[in-house]
Amino acid sequence: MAKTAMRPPVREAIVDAAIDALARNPGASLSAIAERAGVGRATLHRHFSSRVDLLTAITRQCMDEVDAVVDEAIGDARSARDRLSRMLEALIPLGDRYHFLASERSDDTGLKARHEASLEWLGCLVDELREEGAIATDVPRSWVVASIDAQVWLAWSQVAAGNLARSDAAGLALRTLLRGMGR
Amino acid sequence: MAKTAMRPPVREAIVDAAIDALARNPGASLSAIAERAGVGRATLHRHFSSRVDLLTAITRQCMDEVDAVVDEAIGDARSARDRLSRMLEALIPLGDRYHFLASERSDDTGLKARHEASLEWLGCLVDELREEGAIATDVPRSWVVASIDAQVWLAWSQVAAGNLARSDAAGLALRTLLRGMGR
DNA sequence: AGTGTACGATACAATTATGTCTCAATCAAG
DNA sequence: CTTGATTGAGACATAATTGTATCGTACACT
Repeated sequence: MAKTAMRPPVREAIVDAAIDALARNPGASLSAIAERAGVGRATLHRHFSSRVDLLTAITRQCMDEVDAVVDEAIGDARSARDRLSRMLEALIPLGDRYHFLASERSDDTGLKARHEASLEWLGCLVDELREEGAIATDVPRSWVVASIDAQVWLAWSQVAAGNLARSDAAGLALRTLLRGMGR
Repeated sequence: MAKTAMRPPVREAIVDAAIDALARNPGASLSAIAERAGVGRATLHRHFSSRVDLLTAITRQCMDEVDAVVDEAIGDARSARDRLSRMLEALIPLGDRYHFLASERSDDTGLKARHEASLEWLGCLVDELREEGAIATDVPRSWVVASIDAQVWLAWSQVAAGNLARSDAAGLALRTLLRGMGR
């Protein structure tokens, strides 16, 4: 098997545990994260030299996952409305990671720039939605962008809380957005 | 002047600084809070014996303010739709404090119960909105409640970021809610 | 069996946050 | 002016977090 594809499952466990723990408590200690991952604290330090190293690594990975999933989802969408729909469908299951990106403002300039670029991309999608007549022109662009962010997290948390079927989540979010801010 | 009404402005400054600092960073140190309040760390400890004491005091005060503002705002509203509208109008300026309540889950059982009661009250408002036909019946109650919460924070943060005029915020939030989840 | 890698456990030092205390300065009221 | 209360600055002890190093063990691969 290819060695490059052979990433230790420990690293993944730590990342998952960290996202989970930090979502509940942004100040979660490394001990708590390691324990949740079922791993010794020393092992955590073997994979991530410091706390900021862990944070930036997670942020980068979440960005990678989100970008990949969204790119793949909207590949063959014709309209902007279609892109929004597919994006929501693909993004909501990653709600916890998406939310992590929003709540974690890293000091790393590269990551900050990348996050800005993502928001700008979303803004462009909103512009296209307006041109299609799917979003009213008297609703501020930043309001729509922030609303989409909020809906992704909202839908995910409702699914996670058991208040909503996973299959209904994206449709509900899409409806709330398009009808709420449509013209 | 009445001594009971004569609360030291220092306490208020600390509370404001703490809400502000904790909104940016939930793990903000007491030193940082005291500095932001323009007060020595010892003085902070004179007013709030410990960190949890500060947190619970702030939580309680925010609840008091929110309850008072909402109660006063919806006093003479006839319809549930009217109550929602006035509630948003009154609540959005308190967005930072409202958000503090949502993000801070105190261990104090009394405060937890009070928060639960507030959410339940909001749920009842949603029920009435449905009876009036303002909200579709196929949208889960918890989704509507969470959306209202999200809209308050969203509107406040957009105003705070300068992306939205304060006078437009409540209307936009109301529109997004009623059209987004209306029938 | 031998080897090397990754791991858990533990100890350790450095840093930081927290809570308590003291002392001198300031300020308002009498 | 005197008095009392409040404050800021700082010392101090304690606890928690963090990063590093060490040691013995388990496991996979040869």
